[in-house]
Amino acid sequence: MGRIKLPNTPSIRRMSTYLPPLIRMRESGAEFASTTTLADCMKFDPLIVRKDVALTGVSGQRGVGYRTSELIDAIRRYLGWQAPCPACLVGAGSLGSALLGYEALAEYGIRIRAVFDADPAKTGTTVRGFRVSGTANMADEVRKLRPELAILCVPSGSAQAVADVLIGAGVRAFWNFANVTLKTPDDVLVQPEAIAGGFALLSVKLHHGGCTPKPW
Amino acid sequence: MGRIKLPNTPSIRRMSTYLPPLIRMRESGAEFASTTTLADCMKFDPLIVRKDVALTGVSGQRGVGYRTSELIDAIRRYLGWQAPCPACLVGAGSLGSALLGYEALAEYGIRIRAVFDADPAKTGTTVRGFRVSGTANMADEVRKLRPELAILCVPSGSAQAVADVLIGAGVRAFWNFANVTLKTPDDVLVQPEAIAGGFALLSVKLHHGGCTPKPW
DNA sequence: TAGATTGTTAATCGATTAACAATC
DNA sequence: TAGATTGTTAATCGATTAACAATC
Repeated sequence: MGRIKLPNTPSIRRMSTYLPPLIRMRESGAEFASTTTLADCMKFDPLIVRKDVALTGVSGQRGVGYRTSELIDAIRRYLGWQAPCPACLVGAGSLGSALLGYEALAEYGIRIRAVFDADPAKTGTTVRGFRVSGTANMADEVRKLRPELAILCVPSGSAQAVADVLIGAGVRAFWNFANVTLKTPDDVLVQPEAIAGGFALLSVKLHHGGCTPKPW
Repeated sequence: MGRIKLPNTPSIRRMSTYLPPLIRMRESGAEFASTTTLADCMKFDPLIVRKDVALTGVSGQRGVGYRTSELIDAIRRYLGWQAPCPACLVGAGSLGSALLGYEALAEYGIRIRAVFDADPAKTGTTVRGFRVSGTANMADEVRKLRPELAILCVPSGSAQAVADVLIGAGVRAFWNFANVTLKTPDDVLVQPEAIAGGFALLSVKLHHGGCTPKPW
């Protein structure tokens, strides 16, 4: 097994999309998976899949492919998804609820340890099996739980205030679904999730025709 | 005003994120917006914003910036968001509901003309102000409405079947939130929306430290 | 052996970064 | 004029594509 090579934004994005088909392959009993078959079910160029897979450092068998389980593990390791990542989610509206119900979150290693919502009517209720807490003593609870990650599903208008509280309570990484750029100290990681971006790509393809930029 | 230059995947993704701050600037009465101030509130390198803005062909005033409204229009035109895009949404679960409630959809030009859901219990109900129809005669309704776009928020397991029906009914563009790669004819556009990709970037930054791939 | 696939190295292409002139 | 910013052209860097050897 070769050395893990380091990132490369488009590769990382693509890499995460290889897992669902690979897991399906393993479930259907395929011991080996080749980059050609994987490329085929992703509709990617096989070359690009081969290069991506090479980044993880996994080694395969020429003429056969990679052991499906080994490949899955290698990708998970590359993405840092092998160890559980304790997280909290703020904002139990429809987006928050959709994420909580998204079984794949667990596959990414995300373990939701607390769910908060500012709406007092929601406090104490259960969303997708998770108990919702109010935001009043969010800081204290977070200080106790020490989540590695906070998932922000709050309205854009309150995102900064919520982030400030969480940063004060020690959170150092955010997955931000609100449509604002957060002002944060340098040691805080923020991953903005702009769903509009995907639609923008589609829209450009639709309107300017001819040219076809790639999805990553 | 220069000529519109054509795409470039990372630019398109970033471009769509410039609109919210620009709209806020206009709302707060700023007649001009410069690429430096825009870069500032996006936390992007000013050079990258300048290059992106140049792609739209808009022209500014040296020493001052761009007329906020003109810049907004130029970006919308570049992304194909100036004309309304009639769309239907399939799958009124929590993710579908989140999208229907996302006011920004209208800003992107998306006009939801119909919402479908396979669950008979949902037929006839209203989600975020949209009446939900059953999927039984989806094909007929879609043939009448002729949407340019279908937004798929159905479970991965049913995505292909739903897409097949819609393609049969004439739909040629999909925004696919299901975690499967759709098999479609060559003249059909599919934009996969893999939210895992964003988390993968964050996760790699968290675990492999040091290196910091960019969000786009 | 023939076919398929991995693994590695080089070539090309495109995106980002840098430098600088022009002008409000 | 000085400061800020646009606009344009060149340099660098990184990602994708291509070519080919190695081997199951």
